[in-house]
Amino acid sequence: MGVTNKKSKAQDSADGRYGPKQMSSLQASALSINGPPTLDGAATLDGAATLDGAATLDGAATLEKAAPALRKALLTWYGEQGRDLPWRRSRDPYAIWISEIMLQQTQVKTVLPYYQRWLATFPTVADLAKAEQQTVLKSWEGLGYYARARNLHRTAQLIVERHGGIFPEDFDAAIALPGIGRTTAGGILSAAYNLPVAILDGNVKRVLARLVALPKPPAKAMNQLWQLSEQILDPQQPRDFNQAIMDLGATLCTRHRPSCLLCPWQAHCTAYRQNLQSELPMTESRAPLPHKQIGVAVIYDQDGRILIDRRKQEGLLGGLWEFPGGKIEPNETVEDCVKREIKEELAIEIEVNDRLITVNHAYSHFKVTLNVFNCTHLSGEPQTIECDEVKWVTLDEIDSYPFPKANGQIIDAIKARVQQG
DNA sequence: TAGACGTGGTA
DNA sequence: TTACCAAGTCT
Repeated sequence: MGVTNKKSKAQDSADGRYGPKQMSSLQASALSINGPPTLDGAATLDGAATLDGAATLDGAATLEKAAPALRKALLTWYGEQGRDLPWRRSRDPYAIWISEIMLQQTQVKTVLPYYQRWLATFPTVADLAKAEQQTVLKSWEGLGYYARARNLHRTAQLIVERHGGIFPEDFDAAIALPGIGRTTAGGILSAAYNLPVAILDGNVKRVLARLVALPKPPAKAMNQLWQLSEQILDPQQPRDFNQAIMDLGATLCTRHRPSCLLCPWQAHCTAYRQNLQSELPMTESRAPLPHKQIGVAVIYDQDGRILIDRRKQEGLLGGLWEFPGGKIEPNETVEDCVKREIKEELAIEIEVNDRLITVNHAYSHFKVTLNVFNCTHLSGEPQTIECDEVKWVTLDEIDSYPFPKANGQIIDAIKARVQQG
């Protein structure tokens, strides 16, 4: 029963220090004391030139000198204000690894219920390793970035095969595992084994960018930021330090309205000293997201079953199920698109009937409109031309298959329609 | 090295 | 409503 947390003695004593975080509402209004931004155009890369002289804490020597005070202030603050998070109550490398993967580009609040359910479903590495991928993806359904789930599954098998079922303590071995990069490796090794390995997640980037008033977007200064993170890390308490600096970024040194008056690093922060905390870190402007129009078919057979297909492993939503369809070509009606795509991808003939629903959805790098039509199967056995698998399923069975978020609205619409008769 | 890769929250 | 952001990794 690996579900329950096995607490070490060190853990028990440490837990008492983590009080629930209380954010004061005073901080927000206090910030308005700071005058208007002095840095025109600082939010864009082109304004970099106006930041001359901002990098006060530039040299490694300066940081080296300030490091002991910074560490002490941060760890004291963490002891009083650190968040009480379930994975921090564990020293089980497996549980910590799961949390680190789930937390990639995902907020704590979103992860919490998934984390609890996951450990109940897959209590140990061995349980995860021997599970079916479909079960793994179903547990991940809704969290996004599904390569994380596929990599988690594969890595569990590698840990069983190559590491005796125990997450490796060696950095090079850890980073060689699928889905584990430099930051995640550092997060796991420091949290699980208290090893002095630096991290550089979104929180740390923002905190450090402000601490030194980094005159460029973090993406353009990764080497420098990694160097800073390594230099500032407390070699005596790497576990608490890494957790503490992330908490600082997540609760005080936030993107908007940072709570500088409560910050343990206020006295050392170059951005605060120059009143640039609202302008930093710098960001690069992006091009607007492309928008795709998609034709989607909900195909019924004579028995009222519905045709679904499993997407290929690689790429967007890999391994998940979906309703077949494809991109609408220029000068093509949605109905023509649906009929054409189904013939091309599944080699069957269908009749396109009425529109079921229209779903708008935004992915990280493009937007889609799903134009969903009810269809009737006319002839042909579905072939797996553009997918890994096809299946006729009943409405009761459909809930056991992992679907992307945007498909959830389609399933709801099908159910609503069936109930109406 | 920059783009692919999800979803929910927020201003 | 739109745009940006949040405990990144892979190619």
